[in-house]
Amino acid sequence: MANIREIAALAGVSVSTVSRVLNHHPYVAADKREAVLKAIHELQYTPNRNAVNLAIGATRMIGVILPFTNHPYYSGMLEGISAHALEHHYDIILCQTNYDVAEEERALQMLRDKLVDGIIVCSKQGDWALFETYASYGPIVVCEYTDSPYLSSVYADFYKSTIEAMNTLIAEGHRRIGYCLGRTNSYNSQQRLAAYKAQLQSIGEEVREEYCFFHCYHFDEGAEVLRSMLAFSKPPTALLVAGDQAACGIVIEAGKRGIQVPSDLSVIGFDNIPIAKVLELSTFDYVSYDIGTTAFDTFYRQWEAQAADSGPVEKHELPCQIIARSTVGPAPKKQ
Amino acid sequence: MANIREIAALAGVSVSTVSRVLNHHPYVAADKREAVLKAIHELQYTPNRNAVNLAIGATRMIGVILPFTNHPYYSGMLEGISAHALEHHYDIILCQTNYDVAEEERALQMLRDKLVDGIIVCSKQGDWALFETYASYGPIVVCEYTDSPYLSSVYADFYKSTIEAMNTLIAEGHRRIGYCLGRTNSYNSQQRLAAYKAQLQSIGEEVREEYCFFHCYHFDEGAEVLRSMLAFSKPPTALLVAGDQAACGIVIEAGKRGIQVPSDLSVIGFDNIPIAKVLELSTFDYVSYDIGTTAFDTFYRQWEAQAADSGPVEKHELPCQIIARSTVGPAPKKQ
DNA sequence: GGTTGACCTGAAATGCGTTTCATAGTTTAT
DNA sequence: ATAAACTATGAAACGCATTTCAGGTCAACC
Repeated sequence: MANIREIAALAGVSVSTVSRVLNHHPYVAADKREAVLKAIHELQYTPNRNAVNLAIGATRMIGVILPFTNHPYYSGMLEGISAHALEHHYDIILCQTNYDVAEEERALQMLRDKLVDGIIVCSKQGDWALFETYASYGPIVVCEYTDSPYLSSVYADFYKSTIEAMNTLIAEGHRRIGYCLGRTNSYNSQQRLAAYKAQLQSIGEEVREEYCFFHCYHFDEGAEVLRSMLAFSKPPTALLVAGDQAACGIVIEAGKRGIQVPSDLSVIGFDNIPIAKVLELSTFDYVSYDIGTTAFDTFYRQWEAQAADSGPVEKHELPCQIIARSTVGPAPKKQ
Repeated sequence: MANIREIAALAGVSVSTVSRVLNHHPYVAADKREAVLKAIHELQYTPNRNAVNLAIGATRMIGVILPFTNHPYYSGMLEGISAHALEHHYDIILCQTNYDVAEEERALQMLRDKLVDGIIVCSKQGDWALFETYASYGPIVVCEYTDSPYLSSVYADFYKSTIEAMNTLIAEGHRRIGYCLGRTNSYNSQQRLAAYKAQLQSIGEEVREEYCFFHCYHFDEGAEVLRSMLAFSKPPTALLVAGDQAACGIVIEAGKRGIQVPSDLSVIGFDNIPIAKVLELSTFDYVSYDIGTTAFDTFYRQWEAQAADSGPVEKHELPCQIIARSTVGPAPKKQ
């Protein structure tokens, strides 16, 4: 592989001139430019990206931290990030963590070690303090709410949307409402749970432990929830489900077990994944794609603005609309 | 940010000694090692990865070329690659192409430009020649069959599995069999189509254009296929579907339209995605995850073996087993 | 006693492109 | 006519870590 010095020698100019041609600087005479281009073509030269990165102190790469990709919530976000990264000629380094904090830290170190210009955190397990520690090395954008003054944040208001979902069900006369969530300890889950409890309280219903299901991510986990409900003497008449995959699992399993949706059981999902439409699932249009694009744009502004120091942190709340389809109906009369 | 020279100065040693400590070389006196470690700790030093990459001529990064991530086939593959990459301390650069050949080439250039040590191609649009051009710069592993002597290949025999699927349907008495595919021009699709036609011929059935549906990737595209079949005077009694997402869309839509599966219509999918289990879809266990892990391992062996030159290309055929569930049944009696 | 080999260390070269600075020839403005 | 402002170019420094090479010490073995 040829390097810039060989090009300079072949073209009969200095390396500075070659570099100028490469970077479209003005002040290069037409004939020398021609000579350089000819030499580049002859030797099939392309700059070594590592040398460029080292010299300019930037890589046009961004690290994306997420637990896994085989879930529409994250792959949607990734699509969004990817789309806007492409536009700005950025590449993505994927840091799949499986919610392992050590992996999260390893990803953050890439920022410190100059391997990436910034970090987007789709979901995390570690404390905010961990992420704040690395914020001085470059922009970090988190796809979750945080009031940290060091971290940018792009999020939807899950408290608000959960209230809305609950009110929708309550308006249909439901009182025995269950909730299916993913993790117990995330900020998002806690917000949702708080809203759930608040609205139950507002109609004078107590919170029943057995109506709250956790670790519901996938289709079969949703199906499992429905099966376990069969044993209840007083099963919920409505379920709020934090992810469409689990919600679809519930709806499909209900169909198999002869439970009519929505006349026996109402279901509201979250995410609006493609299959939700096919199954006519009522859900929330949490466009994870938009979260992704906004997160990238936020990073990019911060990066560009960091002329002297670091650009200002941004906070963006994205809307999250309910999509009424066919899985919500009035509560059954006799209970 | 401190650099290695500052560490050397603070510890009172040469940069070589610091480098030795950093890289766990033997032959460093205990007291000097201590001094270096102390200096590193004091100045919070970590090596600049770009400088390391430039010096050693490798990056421990691998480029993954795929059209999009929000499809279980690809996100599964990505999970597999990711898992084994993690084990070997490799990071992944995601090159999402949307089947744009220009983007594919941009990704390949990262190999030439020393940004990645190798490339895994999950699916591509460009000619093999394009990829072969870049093979001299490092290992390229393709998740698709190719006899190119320059490219490693990890694949399942789709011809064989399509034959098996056809025979399963034929054994149940089906004669009007339709096929839903993704792209028309990929090698995989062509193999499948060839097997489909061969088996139709073997039972003396002609190939009907209107029984072949293309661009079936997603749930709603599957639903659309079913809806369009409603207009047929003689609809197929069985469908082979190249992806589970489309197959699930078909099954769900059939349920809505009062078409019984499998008594009115048999369906065989492909991929064995999670929802296939919930819907009891008969399918093929094309474990894209395993393709991913095998692809990474293949890359890694080639990379390790390239001591002098480039390691030998490998070809791996992975098994692909049929999973009988509940969407295949005997052909309807009266037609 | 002398040779061999293991252990330890640093100067300098290397990987490669960017950028600053100094120099010099040309215009343009005054 | 002369200062000011461009245009053009190369040498050298810089970003930073790795690696080779040469030199030196010390113990062990013949």
